Amino acid sequence: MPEERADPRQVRSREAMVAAATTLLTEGGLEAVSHQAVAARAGVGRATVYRHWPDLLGLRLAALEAGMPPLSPAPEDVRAASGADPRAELVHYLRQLGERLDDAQAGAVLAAVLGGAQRDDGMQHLRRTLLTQIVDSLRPAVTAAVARGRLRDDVTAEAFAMTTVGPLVYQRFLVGARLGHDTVDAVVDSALRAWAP
Amino acid sequence: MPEERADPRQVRSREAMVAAATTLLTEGGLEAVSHQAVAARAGVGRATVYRHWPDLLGLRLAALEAGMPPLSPAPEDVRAASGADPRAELVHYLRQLGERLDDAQAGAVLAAVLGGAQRDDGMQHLRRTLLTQIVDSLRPAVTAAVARGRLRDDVTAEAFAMTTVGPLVYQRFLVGARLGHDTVDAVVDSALRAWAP
DNA sequence: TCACTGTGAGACAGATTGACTCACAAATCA
DNA sequence: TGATTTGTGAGTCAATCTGTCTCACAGTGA
Repeated sequence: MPEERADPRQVRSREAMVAAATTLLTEGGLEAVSHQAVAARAGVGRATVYRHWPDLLGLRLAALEAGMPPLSPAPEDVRAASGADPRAELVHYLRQLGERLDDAQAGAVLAAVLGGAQRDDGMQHLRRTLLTQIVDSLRPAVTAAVARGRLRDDVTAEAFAMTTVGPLVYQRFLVGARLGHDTVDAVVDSALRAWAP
Repeated sequence: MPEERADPRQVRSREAMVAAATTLLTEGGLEAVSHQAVAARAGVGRATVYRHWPDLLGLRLAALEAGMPPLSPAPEDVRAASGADPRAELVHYLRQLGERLDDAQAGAVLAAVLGGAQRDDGMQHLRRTLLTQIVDSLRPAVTAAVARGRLRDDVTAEAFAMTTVGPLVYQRFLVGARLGHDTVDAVVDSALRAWAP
């Protein structure tokens, strides 16, 4: 990767614009993110926003990406204990995901992706990235659970994600409920029963 | 309900507008549904669209509602056999729901609801309607399955919907996969295992 | 036949969009 | 330090979209 020297002014205004864009996204959904609104909110000239993101989609994708940082890995002790108790690591990731879905900003991102990813190429890519992120977070724990005999040995991380993340998304975006730890734990246990050897 | 006499001209243009609106929704998502676009597509004056739906939300809700008719009940023989084999009725409804989600028009409706139901009151209501529709379709079959001893007796239609509809929505809108009968059947079986007595 | 009413076409102001200038100040480099 | 480069903010402009209004007309029901 070639060393890109960035003008501090560029960096400064870009950061202000991205922050403004994610705020707008959280407050009013994807439609609220426009060059004009971002410029006003970031205290920046309208032309500057156009200079950084000539097309609206790019601007919105920047807001979406900034609003959904990757999940953090489980703490060392949980991962270490994973051989003895694979459930704990699964619960860790899915509770974290649950909190994310409950969070207004990340919730708005996922809602936008769910709603808009069929027609748009950039959105498609973001959807794929998000999905990979989630499934890969779960993969080690699923593998450990299979090795430990808690899950059937033909269970993939993809299948397990479907039976856990699916219900969480349903509960959050269709039922409109908040995702407490009890809900998440129940979903994990239900999935463990469904895929028990 | 008082007998409303409707001017045939009203009925005609209303039908044309609703049809145009759902087409636009399918083709370009909720954002593509505007008074102007509907007027042009329906071959109708712009003022006419405003006359029927003074605000944009109402117009879009009309498009959404028209694009998502209720699920049809299981055929008589499936329902009759439900005592002996509750799984068949569950499969019937969820296959139907799967086909709906695969369908571009209904898929666009659900995607819009998933993506936009947090901020908007009208959307909230539509989301609730949709949810009730889905859960109530499943309820008799779930009750039958509980009675027949195929499901734990504390399983509600709501909980069962979460573990079946959730994965289908996930598979369709996050993974981006089409929902074949095999996928749906696998989801049903997985849910039956998860909630087995 | 005749009054009524929903309609299509168009005019209109206001807002938004995207492209374009231009002076200025911050950043870079000698 | 001082000269030059370059990103920026403010503004202009045409094109488009939105929401409201008027008006002639034709389909409707009596």
